[in-house]
Formats: sequence, C-alpha cells, structure tokens
Amino acid sequence: MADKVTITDVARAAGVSRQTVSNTLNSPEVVREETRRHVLEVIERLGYRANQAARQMRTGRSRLIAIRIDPGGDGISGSVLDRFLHGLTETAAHEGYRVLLYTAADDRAEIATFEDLLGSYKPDAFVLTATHHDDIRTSWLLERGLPFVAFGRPWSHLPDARHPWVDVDGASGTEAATRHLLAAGHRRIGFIGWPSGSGVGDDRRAGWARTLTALGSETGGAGDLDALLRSVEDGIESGQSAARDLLRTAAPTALVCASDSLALGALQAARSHEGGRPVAVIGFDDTPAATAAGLTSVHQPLAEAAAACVDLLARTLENPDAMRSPGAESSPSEQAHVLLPPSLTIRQSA
Amino acid sequence: MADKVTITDVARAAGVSRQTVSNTLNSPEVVREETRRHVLEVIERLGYRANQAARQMRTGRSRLIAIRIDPGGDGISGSVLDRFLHGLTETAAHEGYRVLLYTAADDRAEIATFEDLLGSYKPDAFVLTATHHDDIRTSWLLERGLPFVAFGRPWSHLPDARHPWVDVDGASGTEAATRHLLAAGHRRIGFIGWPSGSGVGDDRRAGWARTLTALGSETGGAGDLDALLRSVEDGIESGQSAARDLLRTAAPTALVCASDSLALGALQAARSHEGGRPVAVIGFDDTPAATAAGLTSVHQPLAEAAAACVDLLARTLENPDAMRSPGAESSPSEQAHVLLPPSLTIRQSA
DNA sequence: TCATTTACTTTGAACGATCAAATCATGCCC
DNA sequence: GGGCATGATTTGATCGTTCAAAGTAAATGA
Repeated sequence: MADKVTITDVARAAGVSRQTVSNTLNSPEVVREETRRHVLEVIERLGYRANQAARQMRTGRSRLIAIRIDPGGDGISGSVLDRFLHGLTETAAHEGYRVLLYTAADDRAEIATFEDLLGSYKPDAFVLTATHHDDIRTSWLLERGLPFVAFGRPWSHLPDARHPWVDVDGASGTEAATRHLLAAGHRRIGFIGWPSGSGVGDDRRAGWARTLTALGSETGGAGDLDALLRSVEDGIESGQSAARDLLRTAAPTALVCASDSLALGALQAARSHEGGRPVAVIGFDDTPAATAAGLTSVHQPLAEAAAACVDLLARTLENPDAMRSPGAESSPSEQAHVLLPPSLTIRQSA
Repeated sequence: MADKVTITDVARAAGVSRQTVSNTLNSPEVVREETRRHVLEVIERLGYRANQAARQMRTGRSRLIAIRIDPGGDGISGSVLDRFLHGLTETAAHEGYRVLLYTAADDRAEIATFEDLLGSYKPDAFVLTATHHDDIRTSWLLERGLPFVAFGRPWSHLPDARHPWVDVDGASGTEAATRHLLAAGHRRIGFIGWPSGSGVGDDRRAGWARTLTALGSETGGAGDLDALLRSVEDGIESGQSAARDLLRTAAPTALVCASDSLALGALQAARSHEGGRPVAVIGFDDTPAATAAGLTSVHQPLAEAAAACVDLLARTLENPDAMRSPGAESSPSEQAHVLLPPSLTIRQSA
C-alpha cells in the first residue's frame, strides 16, 4: 500500500507537469539542469517508481526477457542452467530488465508458448538454450523479426540459422584438457563422447582429436584416434562401460569425456582397473558432482555467458531496426556473437 | 507483428461490444450461452490474447509471482532449487501465473528488491525460500499485508511469524532413513548434522533421535545418543572428518546425514574404514551427486511442494481479504500450510 | 519594435483492458 | 396494457505512462 506514488503525484509535489517528470527520467537532456535536480529529489523523497504496465502500454516495451527452464536434465548437468540463470537474472537487472520463466515439453510447445507470451506479457526478447540442427524455434522467431539470443551456436550454416548467439568453446575446453594430460606425460589419451550429430558433442570431440593429431604430426607417430574413441549416450552407466571397454582394448592411460556424467562412470571404471599408474579422467561442465568426486573438469564461464547474452540483447533492443528486417540482410557480416573460452578446474582425478 | 489483436478487434469481428468479449472471458455466467460460444470462436480464430499490461492497469493484478534465485549454493544442493523452480513455473502456468526472477545478496537487499518490484512490475505475490529465525523479510511483507508463501516453515513461533508456508517434513525423512537402517539390522546408527540453531538442521536431527529413542524404550537399552551425534558445518570435507571421528570413537555400523554433502564425505570415510561389514550411509536431498555416488538419500517432493505453494497463493489471491488484515487475525486458527512427507531413494550405500 | 529563434515546459490523446452505470429487450403479473 | 423485475448487452470513464503537438518566455536579429 505504501506504493501508490504516480508520476502525477511527483509532478504536483515538484510543481511541474507530468511530462517534465517523465523527461527527467527518460530524456534528461531536454530538461533544465535545475529542474531536473529538483524533480529527481522529489522522486527520491516520495520513492516514486515508474509503473511498468503503464509504460509498456505506451511504449510497447516490457523490459522482460523470457527463458525456458528445464527439469534438471539428466540431473548431473542440471546445475549448469541454474548457474546460467542466476547470471542472467543478475546482469539483466543491471540493464533494467527482468527475467520471466516458462516451461515447454518440446520445441513445438515452446513456440506455442512464444505466441502466448507475446500476446500477453509481451517480453522484449527470448533467450534460447539447447539449440540444435534444424531448430524450428530459431526460424520461427527469425521469420517474425522477434529479438532473441541463443546460448549455443546455430549448428547449421543455413541462411535461416543466422542469429545472435553466445557459446562456450567446447573444442578449446577438450583441447586444454588433452594438453593438460600431455603435459603430465600421458600419450595414449582416450575420448568418451556422444554419437555424431549433436553439434555440442562433435565440437568437444574435435578439440581432443585436433590436439592429438597435432601432436602426431610433430612427433611423427600419429596414433590411431579411432581406437581411442568411444561414442555412447550420456550417462554414468554408459560412461563406465565405454571406459571399461576402452581400457581393455586400447590401453589408454588417460580419458577425456564429453560430460561429467560420462566421466564419473569412467572414473569408476578407472578405479577398478588394475594397472601400474592410475588412469587419469577429465570431465566436462564442472558440475557439483565433479567437485564431490574430485573430478578434474572443464569449467564453463556461465556468468560471463549470461552477461554476454544480455549485452547482445540490450544492444539489439536499442536499435530496433537491426533485427527487424528478416528478409533483407542488413549487413553482409556475420550475426553478432560471442565465443567464450572455458577453463580447466584441476582436481585429484587428473 | 502477427500479434496486434485487441479486444476491440474481437468485438468488431463478433459483432458485439468490448465489454461482452471481456465478460465472456472473465465472467462467462453473465453472457448468453450462444453469444459466449460465438465470441469464443472468434477469439480462437483471431488468436486473441488479453494484453496483461492493460489488464494490470485496470485490475492492479499482474499475475506474476516473484522468486529469488540464488547461485547454486554449495553446489551440491544447488539443483534442489532448480527442481523446485521448474515445478513452480509449471504449476503457476496452469493457474495463469508466470514466474519472475530476481537476485539479492542478503535479506536486506531482498527487501529493497521487494520495494523496487512492487513499484514497477507489481508481482501479485512472492515465494520466499530459505526462511530462518527472525527473518526480516517475512515481517516486512506481513506488515504491509503483501501476499507471499514461504517454502520452509517459520522457525519462530512469534505472532509476527505467522504466514502461509509449505515445507517438507525433514524429521519424517530422517526417521524413514533410520527405520530403514534398523530394518536392515543396524543398531548403532550415528548422525552427522549441523550445529543447533538452524530450524532445518534441528528438524532433521530430531527425526533420527526420536526413532532411536523410541527403539530404546522398546528394547530397554536406550543407548547414548550424544556419543553417536556429530554437529559440523556443511561440506564434504567436514562430513568426512566427522564420520572418521565417529567411526573411531563410537563404532556405528550406519550413518544418517543431514545433507548429501555430509553424506558424500561420510561415504569416503566409510569406504576407507576397515571392518567387517561395510558402514551404511544415508544422505538428504537426493541430489544428482547422490545418484552419481550410489548414495541412498532422502528425496524431497519438490514438484509437489511447488504446486502447493502456487495453490496456497492462488487461494490467497482469490480472497484478497484473507491476508490483507495484518493486525487483525481474521481466524484464530493457524495460517494455511502444507507439510509434505519425503521419501527414501534407496541405492547401494544403504 | 516586432518577428524569429531557442530553450523549456505544458497540454491533450492514446495504449488496451475492466469497472460501474446506463440502456435495451423480454417476460410476467395484475 | 402498463408497471416492473430480470437478463443481456452497451456506453463512458479510468488505470499511469509516454508521444506529439502546442504553449510560453527569454534571447536574438533586422
């Protein structure tokens, strides 16, 4: 109840008109310095806050950013989105935006939610996660010229997949992991990843592969990458059996994995594996489970990624024309994007 | 752009007035059946959606529920809020509400955010998490008659701590864990918890204590509970050392822990402990790390808890008077609340 | 001196919905 | 057939803000 201060109340108390108060906040340059200061003082004193609903009615902008929240995923990697979300909320608040949540069972349902939200709360932008090949969500949004940023690269290079994005360089992460193992003296380094086709998985595998290939061409002996590679569905179980198989047939002394789930399984296999030196294992995502298990893992800078998303959006929303021309590619250059390097969190396992 | 359908468009297309369209949606009973059907059809055909901003302007209700999101916490238990949040978003959507996020460094900052949000986006209600003794947030909200629900009991019984809440019965969880161990033949069951004073921690300890006490009075030999109890700060490390200490001095054959973090530490201590039968360990929260480690753990029904929160709020918001009288306790009964029983997820560790 | 510019400030109008009150039919009863 | 309750629908007014246009006063120029 304490809050019922309208712009008119401020205007009256300051002895000016509504519009002058509005201008003090939105276009300070047109208000005389003295007036401006006085109005600001009154605003402060009365604790005035612009009513967003009324503002939105007039301007059409809600200062809301919508993002989908998924149920923890496989569980292990659930907290990744959690941390991203925290960063997003925090950065958004700094820029004057708030984060609105929604859920959706699949991409089609998500588009239905887009329609619903755009009709009711009218968020200024969406943040998409888990983008993939032939993502119908991105094309739907692009067709309508609706602002959005994807956390994750567009894995297709089709022209209709051009949109702003922020991502973490997975290949660079697995490369760092592999180099770390090389530096520790390992030479036979295996990789447990996911079946080809997922952009994220292929990316992470590539970092490992290119590092070993580079080593091979340096030292002469290239090594048989295929023998050191296993591709399985994500999960602790499958990580364990893949690792067991790999250890038996290819005798690696270290393993890089595409996820912490796989790595945790691999860690179990490595521990029950008899051999001289213990087999080193590195995971990906630096999840709490990795902390708990003492698993060395590739850490994603999620707060930075979230901040980059908000920055890209804020910039897009300032120049409304930037995105509003779906057909006509305004600039021949690539869409705005940010690719962040991950870091390696070193623990006992490697 | 496809969305610019206003209530006037619908009215024109249906050959009725604005208000009749509004009534079909908000007070269907006053509209003639035939008209209602026709209007609904037109609404469907045009894809009309009520503009929330305009609605809020008139009604003062935003259909937004605000909740604070924390950075993953200690990491391990981070995903608990994650799952709760998902449930909240989903249930809220069913009831026609959306979830708005915010962050805050501490309780004082959170109150500042309350003021900010109430002045701008005007959420209809707040969901508080991690309530504690002498929580200034609850009293602040109560004083102003602002609707909210706490996920977590008011741990104080002061009259100014009376508010609706939803919680999971921690004592019942540790009781179930203890009974499970008793059924497996264990008799010396230790407990690793947090220092007294935190409501949650005391509650979880109580479930273990009362179960063993009940057993004692049945069998005659009560046993020395204090010797089997350790109270330490949360964390894997401290769990490990507490467990090591407990195993050495009190020789328990099983351990119940107040969190998965503690339990993971205890599990490590238990594994490196030589003795006949392996020491059983049970954790609390059923986090992904527990899944990964094969840790038996007490599982909180977070989706149900979230649904209960939304239900309580929705009910409160229907009768605006229920909460709006801060001083005058409208009914002498306790505030509305829901206490949910957790369940035990059994894995290898016990 | 009077028109013209410059620098601020104020005045209606509008955004899209709902509330409250007014209007318009109908049917019923005496 | 007139009076009247009842049901169904319509008509202004309003929520708080910003846009666009209009107003005012002082400063400038011829």
